[in-house]
This record gives sequence, structure tokens and C-alpha cells, in this order.
Amino acid sequence: MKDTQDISRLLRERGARVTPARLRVLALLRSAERGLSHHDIEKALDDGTPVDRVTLYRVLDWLVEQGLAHKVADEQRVFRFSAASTGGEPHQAHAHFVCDDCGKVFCLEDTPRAAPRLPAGFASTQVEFEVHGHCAACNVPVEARR
Amino acid sequence: MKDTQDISRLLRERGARVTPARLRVLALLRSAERGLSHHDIEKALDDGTPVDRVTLYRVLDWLVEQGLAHKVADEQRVFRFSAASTGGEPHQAHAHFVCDDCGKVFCLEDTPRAAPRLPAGFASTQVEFEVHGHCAACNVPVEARR
DNA sequence: TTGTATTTGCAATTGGGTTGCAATAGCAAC
DNA sequence: GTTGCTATTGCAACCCAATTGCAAATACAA
Repeated sequence: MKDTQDISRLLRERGARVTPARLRVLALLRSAERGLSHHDIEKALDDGTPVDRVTLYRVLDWLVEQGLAHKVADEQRVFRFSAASTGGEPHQAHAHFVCDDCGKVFCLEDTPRAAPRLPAGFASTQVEFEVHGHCAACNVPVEARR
Repeated sequence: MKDTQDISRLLRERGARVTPARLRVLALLRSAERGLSHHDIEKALDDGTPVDRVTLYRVLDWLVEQGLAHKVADEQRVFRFSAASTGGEPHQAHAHFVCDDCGKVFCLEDTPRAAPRLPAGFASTQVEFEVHGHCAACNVPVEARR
């Protein structure tokens, strides 16, 4: 697929080696419409050549370091990763929707602004906006809700 | 102290037993001006009679269940607990400041509003606003920053 | 093709959080 | 004050996401 070329270039631009693990993980993150846990990713890449657990962790952290992905801890205190908006620089004020039923994280486009006033001596570097609730898949009118 | 009376009443109101662990933990949370980790609390209560690790976890979860405290996973995927605003019902839209140096969580008074637009089928129950940066204690002009 | 620094894979470890179960202790009733 | 019952506690063992150390494999520049 053409996206692979795209990704290779992105990696190479950073003076980094283009490895299958990096390509596959980033491609997956980019095609995912929501934040994926380490486990999700491991499962998704299990076809054919599985990726080692540790390698996966390292690739993910590397992607975050490079500003190609970002990382949030969900309610179950599990990290979820998503691709950063194409550019590369770590994305600034971003809004997330966290489903309290399935724990999945979605990125909301429509992002708000302005940090609230901070106490003296505090400095802000990033503002995160998290909306909790039920995602479309879990928002069905059923009583089977945990 | 008078606060203890206050807390005893709060617990009793819930048809729950008033135990030293519950009293001490809730009193501590109420006097703390920021979210505390399990470890913070364990350390803080270590004078005289220490509280068992497991008991502490259970007391904390119970407090959350009762709406007397709330629980957030911080960036290091560690839970932090804070007392709920006196009433008891879990507090609504709240703003947090998270120090990326020391990992501590502070509650910001000046709370913002309005959730962003959500995709169809999504329902929001709570909005969290998280500001990241350096807290007053860590914001000193030094290179000794991890 | 070769040399080498970067990545990978494996095995072992860390650490926050949880579970099972017997011992303890609130507290309501006598 | 004593008794009895149930809610809590404390201990020990366990779970699992994430991390670390190190040797083997490999991307890629020369």
C-alpha cells in the first residue's frame, strides 16, 4: 500500500531505521480510529509474524518520543496509543473521548482552547481535555451496562 | 479535632461502620490540597499505627463507591485519590493540574465549561480538564530536572 | 560485501493493584 | 456489661502491564 511509502519516509526523515515493527505499528495506529492498548496492537499484529511484547513497547515509546504517536493512561490504568495528526510535532491541546464502558479512547477533532488560570509558580506545557461517557457502540439502549 | 465528628457522621449516614482506617484516610484526603497516591497515603499514615496496604486499597475504593472520594489514573498510571467536595455526590466537571515532574495532581478551582461536539451516538457523562506542566515546587529555575 | 551502531528477542524483574480466607472488631440486641 | 452476628481487617499469595539487562540479529552507510 501507498501508506507504507509514506511511513517509511516519515521514519527516515528522523534519521531512524525503517524496521518492519515500526512500519507495521505506525500503519496500524494510523488506520485505527481510536486509541489502542498494547494488547490490542499485539493481537492485531499477530497474523503471520508476531511482534515481541518488549519490542512493541519500545517501538511505541519511540513513536511517542518522535511525536508520531501519543500515549494516555485509560481508566483501567492501561496505556492507549494513537497516531499523532500527520505532521509529527507532538500534538498540542487535544481532546479525547473516553468510553467508560469499553475503555476505548477516541480523538475529538473539535478542540477547545484556553487554559484556566493557574496558581502562582505553576507553568503549563499542555492542556488535555477529556470527555467521559458512552461511545456509539456502547450507547445502545440496553440495561446490560456494567 | 472537630472534623472527626464530621466524618464519623458522614460514614454513619451511609449505614457503614466507623473504623479508624476510614476516619484517618478520609480526614487525610480532606486535608490534602491535591490528589494522593496509595503510596502517599500509606506514608502519611505511617505514624503510630500503620494501615495495611490492602485495607488501604479497600478503604479507598469504598470511599469512591460512596461518592466521598474520587480516583484518577495519573500519567504514570498510578491512581490518585482526593476527597469529594463535601456533599458526597461524585463531583462533576473538575479541572486538574498534573505536574509532569513530580506527578502530583492539584485541583484547580477555576473550572471551565462546555464539552466539545461529539460524534453521533456518543453520550458524555463527565468532562475532565487536565492541564500539564510544572508545579510551583518543581518549577524552580534549575537544570536538575529528571 | 563488510563493519557497526541500532534494534530485536528472550528471560527475569518491578510495582501497583487484587483476591482468598481466617482473625478481629463494630455495633445492635440483650 | 455481655453476647452474637456481620462488616472489616490483615496476611500471604497472586495478577499483569510495563521495564530492564544483555546477547543475537539486522538496517544501512561505506
